[in-house]
Amino acid sequence: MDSRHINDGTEVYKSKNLVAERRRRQKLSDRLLELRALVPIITNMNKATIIIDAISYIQELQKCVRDLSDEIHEMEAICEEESKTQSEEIDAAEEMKKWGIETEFTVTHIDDNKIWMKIVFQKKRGGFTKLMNAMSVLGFEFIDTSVTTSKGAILVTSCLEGMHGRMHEVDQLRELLPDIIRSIYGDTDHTYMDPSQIL
Amino acid sequence: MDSRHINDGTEVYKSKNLVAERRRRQKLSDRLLELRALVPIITNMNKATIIIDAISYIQELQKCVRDLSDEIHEMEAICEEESKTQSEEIDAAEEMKKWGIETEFTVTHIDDNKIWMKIVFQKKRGGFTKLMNAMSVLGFEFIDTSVTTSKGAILVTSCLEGMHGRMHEVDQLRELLPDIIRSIYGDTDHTYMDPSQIL
DNA sequence: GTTGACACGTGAGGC
DNA sequence: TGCCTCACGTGTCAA
Repeated sequence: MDSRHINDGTEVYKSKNLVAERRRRQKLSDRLLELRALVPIITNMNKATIIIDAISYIQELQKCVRDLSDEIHEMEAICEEESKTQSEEIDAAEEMKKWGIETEFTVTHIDDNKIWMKIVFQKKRGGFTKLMNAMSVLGFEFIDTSVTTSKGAILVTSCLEGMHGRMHEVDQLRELLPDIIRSIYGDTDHTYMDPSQIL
Repeated sequence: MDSRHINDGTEVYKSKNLVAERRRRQKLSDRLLELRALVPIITNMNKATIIIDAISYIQELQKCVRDLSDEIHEMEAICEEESKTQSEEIDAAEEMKKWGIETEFTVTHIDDNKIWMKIVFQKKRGGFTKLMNAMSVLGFEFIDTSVTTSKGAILVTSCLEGMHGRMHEVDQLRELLPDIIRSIYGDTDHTYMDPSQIL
């Protein structure tokens, strides 16, 4: 108790801005608490320490933003190739359309264990390999194959030999070829499955 | 001048804590200035305003980090396919090694305007297309081609017909084939260049 | 007993 | 003038 207290308990202050100053102090303390609430790692509850922690946190965030930004730029550079591949495919599709080339295929018997096949489909990287893989799984072996790419399309004429006595399944091959060709453009990397699991 | 001043000008303070308190206050002010230096947008120089600005800046940074993080995850999902392709190539290389298959090629004449060629190289998506493209630019046309993929390798046996009277350049083809095969695994997407620009 | 941190009331100065 | 911000010295409490 000091001199500002009068006998009746009423408090007397020299300055009228006392309450205002109180409010100001409390406001600043509240802001500091808000700041502390945002910072995850707190070493101390000190006012100064809160600010220090906030500073190091901001620096950490800034570094994080820089790193992530760099990483994104790096990834963009890496994904550039893929976009090239995509634009390549778009170009192929447009060129095929321009020249009026349609996806098509023909399958005919040559003799009991050989068939002749012609396929025209849109050029795509790895497309021929996928086709070979699918045919191989279906039980056919490429004997003579001619491959030509032109105007965004791939033309495959091939003489196939059936294995496992599957040569009577040429009609099934005709039904499956659209799926095989479609699977070439699928986004998944799965190899073509054994037909026994499809049929 | 208040009561703490004595006639001789010496200052007398009740508390020894005074200098320590001065240091503490200055330290806090310094930290606040540091904080202000880190925050790009400053609305006011007020102590409270500095903290408010820092708060909103931290929130902005946090949001930025979240957004960048999301973007990276999105990109990672997109680039997943490419990593699959890469692992596919690694698998192919390992399998070739496991089976002791070496990259090799043979080129021989058949007659005046036909050559026979055998190439074994590591399986890669689009590799055969690149090979075809390179051979086409070099002035050769695929007549009969057999392609087989097995144990991570691609075996291409092919009968080629020379165009533009280039059939006397078979020796040059032998010299160029290593470069062609190497260009299949290059990271660039350029089509194989005309040999007149190489030789 | 000493040290550090804090809130308080107060006067100075700016707009 | 009044309002707002600041730095100051001080008392107090805890480690």
